[in-house]
Amino acid sequence: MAVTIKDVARVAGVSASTVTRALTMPELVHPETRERVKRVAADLGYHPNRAARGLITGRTGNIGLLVPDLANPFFPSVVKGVQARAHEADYAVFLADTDEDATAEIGLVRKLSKQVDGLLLCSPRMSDDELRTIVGDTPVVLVNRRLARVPSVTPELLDGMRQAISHLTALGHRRVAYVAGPRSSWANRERVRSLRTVAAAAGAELVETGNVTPQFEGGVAAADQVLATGVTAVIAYNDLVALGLLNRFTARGVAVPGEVSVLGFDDIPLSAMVHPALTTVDLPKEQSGRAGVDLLLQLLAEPDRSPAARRELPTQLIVRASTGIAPRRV
Amino acid sequence: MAVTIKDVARVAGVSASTVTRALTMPELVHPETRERVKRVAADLGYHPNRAARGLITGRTGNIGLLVPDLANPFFPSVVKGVQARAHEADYAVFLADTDEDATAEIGLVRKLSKQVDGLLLCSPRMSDDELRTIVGDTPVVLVNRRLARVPSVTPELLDGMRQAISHLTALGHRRVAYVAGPRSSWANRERVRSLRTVAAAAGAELVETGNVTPQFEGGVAAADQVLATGVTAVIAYNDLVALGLLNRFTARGVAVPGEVSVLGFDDIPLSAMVHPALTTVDLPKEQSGRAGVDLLLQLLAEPDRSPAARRELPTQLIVRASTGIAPRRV
DNA sequence: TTGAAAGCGCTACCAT
DNA sequence: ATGGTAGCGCTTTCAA
Repeated sequence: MAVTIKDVARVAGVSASTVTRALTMPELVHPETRERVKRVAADLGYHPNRAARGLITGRTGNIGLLVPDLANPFFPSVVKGVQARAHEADYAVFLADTDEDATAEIGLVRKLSKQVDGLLLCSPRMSDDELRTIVGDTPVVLVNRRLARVPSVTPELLDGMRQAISHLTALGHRRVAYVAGPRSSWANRERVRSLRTVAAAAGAELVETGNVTPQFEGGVAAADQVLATGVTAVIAYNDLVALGLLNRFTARGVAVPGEVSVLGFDDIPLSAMVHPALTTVDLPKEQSGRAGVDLLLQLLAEPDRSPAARRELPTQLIVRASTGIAPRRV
Repeated sequence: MAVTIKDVARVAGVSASTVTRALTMPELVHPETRERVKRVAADLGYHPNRAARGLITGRTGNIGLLVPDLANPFFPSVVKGVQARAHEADYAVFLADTDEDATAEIGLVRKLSKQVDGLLLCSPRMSDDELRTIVGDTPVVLVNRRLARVPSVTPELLDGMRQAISHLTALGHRRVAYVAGPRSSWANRERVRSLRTVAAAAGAELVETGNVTPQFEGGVAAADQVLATGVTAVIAYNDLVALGLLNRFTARGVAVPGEVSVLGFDDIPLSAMVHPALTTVDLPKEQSGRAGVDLLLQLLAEPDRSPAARRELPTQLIVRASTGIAPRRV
């Protein structure tokens, strides 16, 4: 059995209460006693049982993190950010991968919510209504999604999209396709919304193709439709989809960027590793994770603040040398 | 406050004990009572507090998972496998990313070990001795590492290496470089060991270059040394390193696979997405995660089985069309 | 400044 | 088949 507070108390010759105090409210105990207790605790390798503590304090010291798909490199980056910040604040992280399944999401939330102080929902796929029911039960912060009166961390998509379209139009592109991600994705809806606004303002014609799974395969699947539209440039829902497009274009002998330019979203690490490198819009990833934890801790500290905190993090177009983007051929 | 067992007991008109029994040992309670209790529990949305339960049963229903770096796509795949299997068995997963830091690893293990039934250490970087101290405290299963008397899941590296070398020698390569990963990595030491054995048997000359970080940057850094050795083929510690090599070779105008062939390890998803695609040795990833959980559950169920269970999972050379491997030029 | 006692939510044991 | 009681490890009164 692990060493408990009683063991420490006995060895240090004090009561359990004093051990607690020495460790969590040091100023309330005599310096001499305090040091002795701390030394004994260290010697014995005592670490308080957080579950037992949680039973009393109502705080578990854990947070839950849900992501749709760890296989999409975007999410591991966010997770790393969450981990880093959480551990700094001495929180441990429950992780669940929902496999892009809104139903699984809800089940996992229920299961996790009992053992955590709060939940970080990253790009949740469930509906607004479903989200609402959860928000009622447990402190929740959204990453990559917004909902009225719920704290959230989101990227400045409108600005990112503006940068993307400016870049393309500066290179002479006038007809641009957008390969959409999952219909249930807020990120996708926001991209579409921003894109329409920005394209209209820039006088570019926007061609929207159907929704695809936000993975490599989605891009592969959409490539031929994109070519059929005769556009000179295509914006993909994310980098994985962009890579899928690239792959299928190459397979069909369509030169990138010679005949068609491809622009991605996310700036996953891999986008700089391929050749040609991907031109893409960098979304904050680690940073979103960290900011999400910050908001959650803040929410836990002062539960009845209003309105809900909302952080928007900047985005940045990344233009790389020898990339999949070129001026429009005349 | 959440609904507790007392609430259910009161509403159902029974004692707390009966509620427990109705829910966890249904056969011990009268069918009528059982149904009533279950209905009330469902109506009230009662879910037992796992922390409180764990206090008594000594079981938390949680497992801890440590990985060195989520940014390496190999690990998210393992994590997905762990998640999937764990949730099937109604376990929740604590995840910690150690950033390739052996010291951080130990700290995180200590912190997590109190709130989990067992630990899955994936490619741990700490020393054998450090590992030993942990194994004494908590049930541990190793993934991608071996240690005497500790259950583990590992890939059949020797066989994978044999496939790799056979492939290269069949294509005429006689001098092959190996770009090593972290010195603290068991996976790296095993690769080296297998490689020496297999290369000797195949009559190939092996040129070992220094250790690099197991990331894209590591490959970039090693590329020039590799070229200086004059080998016609190079095996990288993993796919990320292989991509780094590829990138730097290309930058220096060295044709791949024209002048030098590159072979990776892992078969991360991305290796099929790039162009040229990566020829690589597939290591079981999701499967290792699942197997690791299986072993851990088994260990928890029968703590004093011996000798330690040990599973070796098959590896497979993946040869792709238009890949970074070619016959040796004469 | 310290200790004793109560109790968090739950389950195990001993009654009945 | 069911209830009462004790106790898991810890913190928080309350009293001294």
